[in-house]
Amino acid sequence: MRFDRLLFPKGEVILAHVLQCGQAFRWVWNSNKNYYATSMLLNDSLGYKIVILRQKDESTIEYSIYKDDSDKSFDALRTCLQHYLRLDVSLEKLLSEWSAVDKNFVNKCHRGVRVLGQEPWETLCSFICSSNNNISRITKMCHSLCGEYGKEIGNLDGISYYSFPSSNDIVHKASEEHLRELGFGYRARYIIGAAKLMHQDKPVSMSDTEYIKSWHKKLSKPEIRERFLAFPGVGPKVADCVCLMGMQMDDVVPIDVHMQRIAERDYRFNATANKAEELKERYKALPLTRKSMNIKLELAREMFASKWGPYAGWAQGVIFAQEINKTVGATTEDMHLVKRVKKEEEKSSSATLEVKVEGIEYSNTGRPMRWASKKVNYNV
DNA sequence: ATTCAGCCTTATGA
DNA sequence: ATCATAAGGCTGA
Repeated sequence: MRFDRLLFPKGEVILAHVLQCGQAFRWVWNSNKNYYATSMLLNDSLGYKIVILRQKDESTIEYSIYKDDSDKSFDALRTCLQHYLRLDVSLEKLLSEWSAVDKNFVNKCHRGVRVLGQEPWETLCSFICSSNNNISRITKMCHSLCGEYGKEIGNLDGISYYSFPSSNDIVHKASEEHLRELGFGYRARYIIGAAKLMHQDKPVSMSDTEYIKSWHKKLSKPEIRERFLAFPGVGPKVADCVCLMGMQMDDVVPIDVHMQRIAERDYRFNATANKAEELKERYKALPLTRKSMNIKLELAREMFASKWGPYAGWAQGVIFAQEINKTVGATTEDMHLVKRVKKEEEKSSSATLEVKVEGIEYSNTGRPMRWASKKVNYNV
């Protein structure tokens, strides 16, 4: 089996961080053979292939294609991965820039956390599934979508991989009832509605991805956001996730409950009436497609964007990973340990401690399983 | 214009 | 055992 290498400066990419931080939901971790795999669209002529990634060291990733060693496919995959992992962007450089204006980046930032460049249609569907939901279940739902309505690409180590279904696939094969049976809950209606809207708007000659990406030629960035907001099940947070991870709009900062908390707690953010009025005026110039908006969240979003600059969305990824890695990815016993140690720390009042926490493997059944332990910093 | 209950389902903790 | 709550929100009243 052929493996080629991607080289980058130390710490630019850490697969365990990038692929498991809640932006991509279809990577399958094989703990026995130590690789990540997923189905990936290489290009129009080659179509979907099973792609295998493994971290060799801090500056090397090895990639492979299941049952395909051809130069043509490897060239295409290399191009794909360079875009998918956004290797044109230097994280180290960004970290030093953020450190200069924001002390929260000094000394305690997560390394190797990058924003991915994903397929917009897949990103849209994935994040419609993410509302009021957890990563384990979102993963399961994304795999269900592919398994039920996608095309089988192959079977590697006992796991079948499928293409991500197009809006056309979903419109013709899926139903709200079926999706509900698969465990989508109220999001079933959103997925069907989004696929229908997409199918009806899109020229038949274009793929979903081609069509969505073509918006860049005609629409401004705020207009693109509004365009996503027109889909059912898509509010500001979901739209921003798609803009950031599916459209390379690197300055967009999605605001969820965690970022809201961080804004108030770590950045002393509070919305002023002045800024609220100014923002509302600006939104009036847009063809608004949303029913309502929470102006406080919108202002926090802009505060972060102006503080962190053109790659503010990437900064959010780092800050977010630091925040949730305190709890997410940990098993019950580990969290008991964390709580116990935290109590001890409160008594002795020292600054930081390090706790070993188990990571989580997401199989294609969506069931979280344990994998090799990793160390995380736990800030008290 | 803004706020807020309700929504599907699963896992965890009391 | 059973129940409440939260999980990277959106919708409609």
